[in-house]
Amino acid sequence: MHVEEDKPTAAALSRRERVREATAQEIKQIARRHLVEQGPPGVSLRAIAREMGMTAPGLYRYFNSLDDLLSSLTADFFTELTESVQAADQSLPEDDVDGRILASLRAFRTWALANRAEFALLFGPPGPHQRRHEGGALEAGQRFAAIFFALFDRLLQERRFEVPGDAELSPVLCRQLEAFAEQTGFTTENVSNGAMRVLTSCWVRLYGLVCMEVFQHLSFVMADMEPLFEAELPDILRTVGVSYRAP
Amino acid sequence: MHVEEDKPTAAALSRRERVREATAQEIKQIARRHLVEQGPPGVSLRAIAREMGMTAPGLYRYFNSLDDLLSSLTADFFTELTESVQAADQSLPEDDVDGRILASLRAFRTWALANRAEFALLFGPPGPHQRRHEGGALEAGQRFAAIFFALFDRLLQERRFEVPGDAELSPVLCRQLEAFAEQTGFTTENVSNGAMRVLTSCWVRLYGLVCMEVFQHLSFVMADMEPLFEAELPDILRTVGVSYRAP
DNA sequence: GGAGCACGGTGAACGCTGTTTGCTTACAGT
DNA sequence: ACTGTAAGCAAACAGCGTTCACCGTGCTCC
Repeated sequence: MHVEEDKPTAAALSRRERVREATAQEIKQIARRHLVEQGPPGVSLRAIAREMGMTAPGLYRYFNSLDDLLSSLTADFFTELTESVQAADQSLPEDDVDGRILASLRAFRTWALANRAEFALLFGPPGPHQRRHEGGALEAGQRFAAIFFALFDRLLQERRFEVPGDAELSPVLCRQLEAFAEQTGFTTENVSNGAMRVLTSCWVRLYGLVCMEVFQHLSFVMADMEPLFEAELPDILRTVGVSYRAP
Repeated sequence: MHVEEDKPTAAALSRRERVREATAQEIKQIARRHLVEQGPPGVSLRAIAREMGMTAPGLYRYFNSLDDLLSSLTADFFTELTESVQAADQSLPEDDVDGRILASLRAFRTWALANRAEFALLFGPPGPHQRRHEGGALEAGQRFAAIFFALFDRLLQERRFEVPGDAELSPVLCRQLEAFAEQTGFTTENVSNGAMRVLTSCWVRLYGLVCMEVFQHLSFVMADMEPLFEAELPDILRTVGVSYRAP
């Protein structure tokens, strides 16, 4: 047996930091399992510690509180969702914008359905851990939004659809849209109020569709929501000049 | 002092039943206050009992469990929301269908914003009390849906918009829509699959719009969502042949 | 190589939670 | 007036998040 030398992987991390990171990951992994198995209130520090052969106070060396753990999880979920959508996006050739958008939207729904509890944490009502936009969760959320911004920007450049002029928009709405564009880094030169209006409209429809399915509000009345989703897609995409293709 | 005789009010209820009902109402009222002040996890039997000058086990004479209490609350909220929307509906003359629909949709949003926590309970993710469709909550939810069904039915009779034929719908979607219509009491004669398709589309958009606002998912990027709501309304209503009017 | 220190982890404790069980008390109906 | 029923309570069990004092190991620095 030879003594293991410092591996180039995890370059600047000492051994101590590595094992620390490992247990932190184990905590989050177990927490996630409890989350999907028993819902958000089912995540308990004591249960996690028990399963790890530890005691609850020990976990406080890794997270400042239970809310802190959940915040960290939401950040992870955002990046996981982002990667999932991005993978779908990049699975198609660069110039197939229509296909990439379609794949991205479907990937969003697919991830949400495969990870209901996680989705609820990300897009559900702001629970008592309302400070969900903390500890990287906000940045992760912004990176997620950036995907759709990029795709939408491409559509804008290609002039795929008719952008409503400011005259068609109420002044109050314009102010809100300007704030929106400013907050998201868009300059008023790059993108018009009308463009932001169309983007939000699309996003709201997609969000409502997926939320309704994940939260199962039509479940007693409609078993399979996929046909509805696929039927709504062309309607949504048409407003941004994207052509629909069957899955 | 004369002995109080049986009052005609609360006809068939004995005195005992009346006071019982009163305390049950008091419990729910306090629970609701805790709900709006501290969110769903902030509702605790012990805290409620404490505030009432009781002990926690006493509450079990009125509700079988905490979940039971919450279920009962959701039922109440559904009927309250229903009454709120119905009041808006009936505040306009019978034949002003457009105005009534517009008022109903706005009332839905208004109630949701004025009762965020309650709305989250009704339309948010199914928590561990996933059996929210119990104890009258289901019926109350159906009564709520019935309002929109009635309004929509009127639009259908007036042939306000072009109903897509089955040929334009995928077969799988048709099956789901048929199940939908059947579950909701519509007969296939009264309403076509295309009609159900349009209805669900509208509902999903409204739902997404209000959910996004109540759950504050654009709050960091858009302070006031009302202009967006008012901007989306005409787009939604146009698909069912209803004309928009400014509020 | 030995001293010191930071870190990971433990046990006990506080105060909170839902829920069950047995008991007492007060009221309603006959 | 008597009796049965229902309301409410005290105690207890099990679990929770969180804090505190403490201990041992492993790393670092001299």
